[in-house]
Amino acid sequence: MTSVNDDSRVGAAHVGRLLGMALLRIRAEILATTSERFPGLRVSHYRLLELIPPDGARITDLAEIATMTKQGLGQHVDYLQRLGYTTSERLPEDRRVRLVRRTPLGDEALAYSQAAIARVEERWSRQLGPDRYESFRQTLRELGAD
Amino acid sequence: MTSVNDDSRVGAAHVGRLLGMALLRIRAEILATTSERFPGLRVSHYRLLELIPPDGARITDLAEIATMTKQGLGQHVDYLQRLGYTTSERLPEDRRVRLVRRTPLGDEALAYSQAAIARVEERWSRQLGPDRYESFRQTLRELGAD
DNA sequence: TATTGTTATACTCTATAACTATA
DNA sequence: TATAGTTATAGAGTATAACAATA
Repeated sequence: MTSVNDDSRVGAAHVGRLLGMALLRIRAEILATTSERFPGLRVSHYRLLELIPPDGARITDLAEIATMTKQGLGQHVDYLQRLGYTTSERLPEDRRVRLVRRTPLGDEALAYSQAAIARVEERWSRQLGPDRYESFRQTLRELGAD
Repeated sequence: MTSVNDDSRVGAAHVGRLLGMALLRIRAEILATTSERFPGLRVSHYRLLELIPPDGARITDLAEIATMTKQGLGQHVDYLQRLGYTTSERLPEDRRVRLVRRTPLGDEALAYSQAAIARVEERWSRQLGPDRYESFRQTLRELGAD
């Protein structure tokens, strides 16, 4: 009775579980290589830092890009701003709007997380060979765009 | 300023985002095809139903298989039991142990979610062709086992 | 003493509803 | 009135700590 289902083996796992395991690895790699240098930043914050263009963006636009509510996104922005990773200012021509920008510290944190992702991509590319890895990425792109 | 980063395009998305998008599709497909028939069951519950072998399992073992704490897993088991998808009984030979089993309703719900996953797999297999799809699955297996 | 499972509590992520300030 | 953003609240998922019952 303490045995597990056959499906719990990696070989028989369904595609949802396989995708989930791969995703967990990336998240773990990001945190492992950033958490000491940028304590308090979590994966969700790196995702938001990635979405901010160099000249800044409005909360409403970021929320749409992130497919989140502006309330939820605003909470992350407040958090990042408190820690010094973003700044924001009201637009003079429309003072309802808050333009959010990364600080230099935010740029640095983003570069770190992108380097972590790049390391995973390089490891996977070495493991599979560049052709198979590029083919894997291409498949993911097609499945995401269907 | 309302433009988005280049990386927000699917084509340039990093592998973490690509994996996340594919995973969201599967989760949405499971819920879309089960929520009417099994209201109250969420994706996390289907995952747990999958892990229970036909002859039952202990909470501690399920927690290990699921890589969750036994507290967290026990909460899901309580929920499923309240809705009639699982039952449990203390073992006579060790009354600390609760043996968790799926009910016939739990079997039915599990079959439904597995059918939903199978439909995604078939759709993806048609979309990519069976060879490319099997190669994609094989790559995911290798990345999950590294 | 060690193990199984529970209770209490908290954190993360995200959502909905109601609101304020500005246009 | 409409829009940008905020405040308040809640639910989903999961974690840690302290505990009770049993071995």
